[in-house]
Amino acid sequence: MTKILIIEDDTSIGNMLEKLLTSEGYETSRAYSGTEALLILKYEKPALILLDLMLPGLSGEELLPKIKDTPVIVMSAKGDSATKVDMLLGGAYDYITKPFDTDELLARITVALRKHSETSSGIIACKGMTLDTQTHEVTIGDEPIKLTRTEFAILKLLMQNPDKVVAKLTILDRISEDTPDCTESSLKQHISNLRKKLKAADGQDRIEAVWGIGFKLR
Amino acid sequence: MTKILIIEDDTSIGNMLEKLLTSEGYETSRAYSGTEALLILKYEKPALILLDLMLPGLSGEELLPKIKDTPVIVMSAKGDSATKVDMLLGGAYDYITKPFDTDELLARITVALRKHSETSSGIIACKGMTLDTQTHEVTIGDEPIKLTRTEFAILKLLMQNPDKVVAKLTILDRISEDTPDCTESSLKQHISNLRKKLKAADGQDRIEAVWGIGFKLR
DNA sequence: AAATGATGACCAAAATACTAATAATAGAAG
DNA sequence: CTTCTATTATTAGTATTTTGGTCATCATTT
Repeated sequence: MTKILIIEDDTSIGNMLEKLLTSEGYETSRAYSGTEALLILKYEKPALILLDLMLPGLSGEELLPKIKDTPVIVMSAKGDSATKVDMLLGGAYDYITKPFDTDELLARITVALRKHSETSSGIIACKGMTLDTQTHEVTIGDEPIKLTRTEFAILKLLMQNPDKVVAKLTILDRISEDTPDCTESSLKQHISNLRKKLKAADGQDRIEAVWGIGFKLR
Repeated sequence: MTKILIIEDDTSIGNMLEKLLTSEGYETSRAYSGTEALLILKYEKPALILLDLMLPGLSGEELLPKIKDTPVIVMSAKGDSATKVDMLLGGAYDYITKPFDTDELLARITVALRKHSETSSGIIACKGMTLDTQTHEVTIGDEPIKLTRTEFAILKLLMQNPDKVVAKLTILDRISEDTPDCTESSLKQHISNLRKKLKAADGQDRIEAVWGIGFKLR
């Protein structure tokens, strides 16, 4: 699910935003100060940030340059063009003046997320492996590995949930786009083949079977 | 020099914009109606478009969907959110309400150009080949190569994503402007022809098929 | 007439699904 | 605690389907 970080010290506005965004199907996080936002960003990777400028601790102006690789929409009551220009040239994706129309905000959020997903890489890395959803390349250590479409889809799912058990039915459901009529028995084969290829690369068996449930990456 | 197309029927506003932009070092073109804009876009490839909504001939709302691969900043006196939302979700890069502050406009232009130039430029060079999107010329080594329209579109797409797999469906979608009814089976014919021409130039097979996904340049 | 694009037939290669045989595991019974 | 059984997991081998590449042909455009 797409997560949006709301950096806003005014509780009522923040609550309104949170309600709006969750009703639109986004997941939300909250930060009430600039310093808190920095802390959150260390552990969470939101897809988008809504940033209020007047913040306790660290102001939005100071916070913006510290945010990398995440599109930021600045929301502020400051309508003066000097601030707008500073923020836009300083790396903000967009600037919207309070009070704003909720539909417009949602539209700008949609656009920002779309543009960003076009350019940003879809690389998942864990357990010494990397998987690039764009180029369909997988490396283990530094060895490139060749996977079939189905194997790729399965490994992607496992790497998206490291150390979590992924149910067989979940796997079947998620890869149904790539491999429409994969049954539970043929899934076994794919798992088996995938195991072989991963094992061939560095000798480790990385896919753990959880009896009666599904599989897990370790 | 960076060229900006101003689509605006109000001469005084247009003149003001032209003056502003040229003083900032941009090159400008003018269109006074939607239909004129379409005509101009056939022969010129501006880096950015400033689009007024209320136009004679073809309105800005009708024009927007016809513009591809060029960022559009909509300028309008219509401040209502419905229009804004439509334009933004309809592919506009940004929306700015008249009367606007010139500094803010310049800032938004800078941002739009910066974001866009990250993804596209006139000449693409990789793997010892060059491809000029303006003149439709392709060289391999220093040999010029003759490509058909479709082959050019395909190679362009591949060169924009070097070492990345480009899905067959993506290719079909992207070249649909040049070649509207290209199917998956005729695509492989084009790939085959393209391969031949590239191979004839330096003996290398540069297009790699990625099974079940698409093609990749190497 | 020449160039370009689309299409169907064909074969080869790859991926996937199926079947059967074997090994591993959990739970129950003794 | 051991043994047994039913269930599930793994592996191997085979059959089927899908996909890729090429050729020949036809329609369309220039």
